[in-house]
Amino acid sequence: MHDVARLAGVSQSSVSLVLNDPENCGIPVATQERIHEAIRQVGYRTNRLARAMRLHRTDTIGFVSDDVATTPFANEMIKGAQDAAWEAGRLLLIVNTGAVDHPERAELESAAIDQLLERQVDGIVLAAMFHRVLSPPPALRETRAVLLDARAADESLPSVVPDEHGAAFAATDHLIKYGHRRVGFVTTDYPSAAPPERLQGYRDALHAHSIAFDDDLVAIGVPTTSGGRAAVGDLLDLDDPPTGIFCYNDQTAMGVYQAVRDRGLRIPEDLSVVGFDDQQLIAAELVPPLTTMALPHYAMGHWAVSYLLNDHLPDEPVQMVLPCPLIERASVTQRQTAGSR
Amino acid sequence: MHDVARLAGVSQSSVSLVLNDPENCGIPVATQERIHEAIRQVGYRTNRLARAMRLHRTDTIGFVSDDVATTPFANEMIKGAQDAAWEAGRLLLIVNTGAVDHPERAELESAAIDQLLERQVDGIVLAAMFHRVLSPPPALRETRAVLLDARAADESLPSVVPDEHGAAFAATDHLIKYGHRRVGFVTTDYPSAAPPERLQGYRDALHAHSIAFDDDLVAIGVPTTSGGRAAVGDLLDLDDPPTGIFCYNDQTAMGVYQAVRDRGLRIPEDLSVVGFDDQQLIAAELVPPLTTMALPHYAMGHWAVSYLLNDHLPDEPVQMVLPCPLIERASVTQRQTAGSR
DNA sequence: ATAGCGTGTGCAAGCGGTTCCAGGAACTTT
DNA sequence: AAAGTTCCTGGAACCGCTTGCACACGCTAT
Repeated sequence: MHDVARLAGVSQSSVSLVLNDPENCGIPVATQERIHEAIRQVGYRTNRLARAMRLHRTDTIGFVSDDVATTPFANEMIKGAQDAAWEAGRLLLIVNTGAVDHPERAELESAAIDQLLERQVDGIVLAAMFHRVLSPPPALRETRAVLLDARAADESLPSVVPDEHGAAFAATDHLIKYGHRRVGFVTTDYPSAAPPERLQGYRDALHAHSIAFDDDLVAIGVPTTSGGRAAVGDLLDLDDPPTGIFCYNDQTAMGVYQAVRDRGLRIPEDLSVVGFDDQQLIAAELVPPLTTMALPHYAMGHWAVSYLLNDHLPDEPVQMVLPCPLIERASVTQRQTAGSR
Repeated sequence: MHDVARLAGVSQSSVSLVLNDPENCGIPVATQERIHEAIRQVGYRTNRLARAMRLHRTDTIGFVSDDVATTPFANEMIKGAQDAAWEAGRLLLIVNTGAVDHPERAELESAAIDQLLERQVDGIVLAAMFHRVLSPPPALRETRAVLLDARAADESLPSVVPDEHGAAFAATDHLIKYGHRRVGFVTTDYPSAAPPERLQGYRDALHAHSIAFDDDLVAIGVPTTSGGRAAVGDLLDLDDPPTGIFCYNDQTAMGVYQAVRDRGLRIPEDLSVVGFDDQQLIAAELVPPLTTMALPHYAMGHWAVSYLLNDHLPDEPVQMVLPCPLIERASVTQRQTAGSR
């Protein structure tokens, strides 16, 4: 900066002034141009470290996530967060703490937060790859923080999560509106906030249409393709099998597709299917393409960072719930009545 | 730090010494303990900004990628890079510049690099989501840089890419070793470094087994499920159709599965299939599970950062090529001879 | 007793910016 | 012509840390 100043024949502080507030710094335009020319010649680039030190602001947001690798959702969340950051001139410092069930995850998470704090980030996003309820690490209190796809048990931190209940309600409702009265739910008991909330949404939709809840129509399995394939068998073998099935996720739905094919049945003619997650590689590419509920990962990531960047945070940490859009494709059709067969 | 010093009854510089080199700083153990106790009481945490400023080293690596969102590969690359960084006490500053075909991608990329440079990163990884040959943005020369899943046309920058040729050779060779003499290749003409290299690998494997290259056995399409499904039709309709097919990627292979099913054929009995990418959600879950070539995304990400962290960079920028392991599953079997039918 | 030595500690200069404040130059006003 | 403004510019403190250097201390050797 001194070099630039010397070359432009001004003081170093003038250069700084021009760079930060060209309008009101009261430096004549001619001088400003000289300064900019000098900057170009020297190839000067401001050192944000020094700037941050003076300003107590790094324009950098920390992003801690539990496991980036095993899920395609991470992309969307990171992208949403990164876009929001970029729009506001911020950058994302990302740390990955490893799988949820990693033995040292808690320590890793603390260490990651420490690292971010030492680097003076302006805020931290703590992201879970699967909707969870957790007790936030204490160090988070030392800065602004927001939970992404997770909630604090005591709601002491702002958070953003998908509307699991509403999505399950919408999916079930969608099937019912297509004439299905026997609607199955292939779900899981994995430790996440999602399964119970979705089950409730499913039940509430049934109730809204005055359909009695039937325990036999709920199958529990591992939330994978093979898990779904296995679990749906019980439903398909029922004397009075469902004509529509709502699946915990798209992989499960893919398993349902396989099971249906094995039995020589067709989708959607014999069975309508709704998935969950809208995983592009699966949902859009199955035959027939899968109708599914999209998780708002991008929107959640974006919201989380935008919230952190708010000048004035509300007193109460807001607990944001984002809707999951229904993506209609071709796996749901009108129930075939006995007469139409 | 002053507070800590005061509380421990020493000078601020002693605190710094203890923190940085407890062994050789020549401060008695008793004093060191007093200092650590004071640190704990004050809740002191070192400010890396100030440290970085003094040391001209931020312990932060920049990671610029073209499009994190649309590909599941990004995860693995980022995870590999982040793991390598974390092991060495570094953090990753990630910027996403948007899809390869984004109109303003070049500017975005430059802006991203500028941002990272202003933040004084110790090095930059420029990552492509699809293997590309590119001309690196000039600003990259201002720091250490390495190309990930991309090469500089003039090899002026170090790079790490997958061994496309070797992988295609191995895949084709694998099919031939299972008795297949008519081996098809469903590929694409998308602008990437991969298709031509893979085609060459395919041809070389044929040649190694003295099988003449047959243009009719190469089908070109969009590298998606529907694209593969469409493209493979030409091959299947041949008078002398292939008994084994090597696919450009797993999605293409999924399309092949669909086409085969449409024709009432079976995999692997009627057609052996090898994919590419080892996308977990697809390859492992198809019926039968898909034999495929795995792209070493994690390893590439890890290598890129490790290389940047080398104390002494070699004079010639190294052009690293990493092997793609063959993942054997159940989509390849011995060719059914006429006699065995 | 004085010089010489090793040891432990503190002073202070910078790293590269931002910004408050004072002061000089040019221009009005009386 | 002198005083008062306004406008622009530069000096300097500070952000929190690292580290070379010097100093003070207690000790041994002459």
